[in-house]
Amino acid sequence: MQQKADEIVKTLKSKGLRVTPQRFAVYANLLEREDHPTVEQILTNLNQDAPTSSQATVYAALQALREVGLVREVLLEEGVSRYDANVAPHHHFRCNCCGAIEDIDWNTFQCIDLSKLRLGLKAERYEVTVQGSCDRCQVKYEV
Amino acid sequence: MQQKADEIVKTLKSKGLRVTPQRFAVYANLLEREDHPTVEQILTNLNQDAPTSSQATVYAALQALREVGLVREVLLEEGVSRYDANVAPHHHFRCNCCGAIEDIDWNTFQCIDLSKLRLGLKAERYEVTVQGSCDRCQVKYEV
DNA sequence: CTTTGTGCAAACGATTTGCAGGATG
DNA sequence: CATCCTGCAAATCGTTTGCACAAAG
Repeated sequence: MQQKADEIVKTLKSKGLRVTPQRFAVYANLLEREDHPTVEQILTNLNQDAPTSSQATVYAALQALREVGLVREVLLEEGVSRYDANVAPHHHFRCNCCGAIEDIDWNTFQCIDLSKLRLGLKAERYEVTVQGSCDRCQVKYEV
Repeated sequence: MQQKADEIVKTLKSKGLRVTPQRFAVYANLLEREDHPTVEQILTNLNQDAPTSSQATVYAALQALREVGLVREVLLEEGVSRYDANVAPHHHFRCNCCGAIEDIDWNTFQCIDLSKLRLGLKAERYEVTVQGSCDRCQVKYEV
């Protein structure tokens, strides 16, 4: 645990970010969960025992983390942004029923051929978004 | 032109929607453009000569059109929703420089094998989002 | 004539911003 | 000790809502 904390500090410093308790907490929280939380969810999680960060600070921390490439914003839902500390390229699955978001391994889809794009467009990255229903929600339907 | 208008009226009626000038205008506008406009852009476009629709009405019209499946909401950008009258499945290209959005033909990417998804997830649809720079923005860089 | 849509303005919710004090390197 | 961060509250922006009036079928 301590080692992990040290690693986080090292990572933040290596990106030129000042290490504050709030920034640390936001990043650590994002690293240990994989559900692409919203700002509100992060905030609730961080302050559940004792108040540690204010809303504006979480926004600021996320922006800083995003600028140095440690965190990505994920747009899969109207109204709210979600955040992801998994910066490696990957795809997303979204449950249309409960809204849950899950990562899909990058290698799951192999055959996307960007050279087929219209001449003139220069692709830099891509991502597949799959929508459907997750285990839990399929069960719901069957009851 | 008249024929096109008749078709739009027929389409709206066939979906059980009352045909109002505002609804007609919103849908016709979406049909004739392919840039996935925001509400603000639609509004500006509709009211450029004379005021025809209010903001709340455009929102209401879009919601009605969405409910009957004539229009889709497109989420590719923070903060704003964009709308698309192309309901057939297709992919999207987004220019990271100017924000332009362009459709990519569904057949461009053939090999996505949804059976490779984790057991338990039931896929209903998917879509590929490509990011990069468009013709115009590449030129900009070269100058 | 009944139902539904429109337009205005107020309400809302997520995100941003200004600024005074506080912590970081 | 200079710089940058935090926290609060006010401000902003896209979107939604309540309601009186108007239009559609």
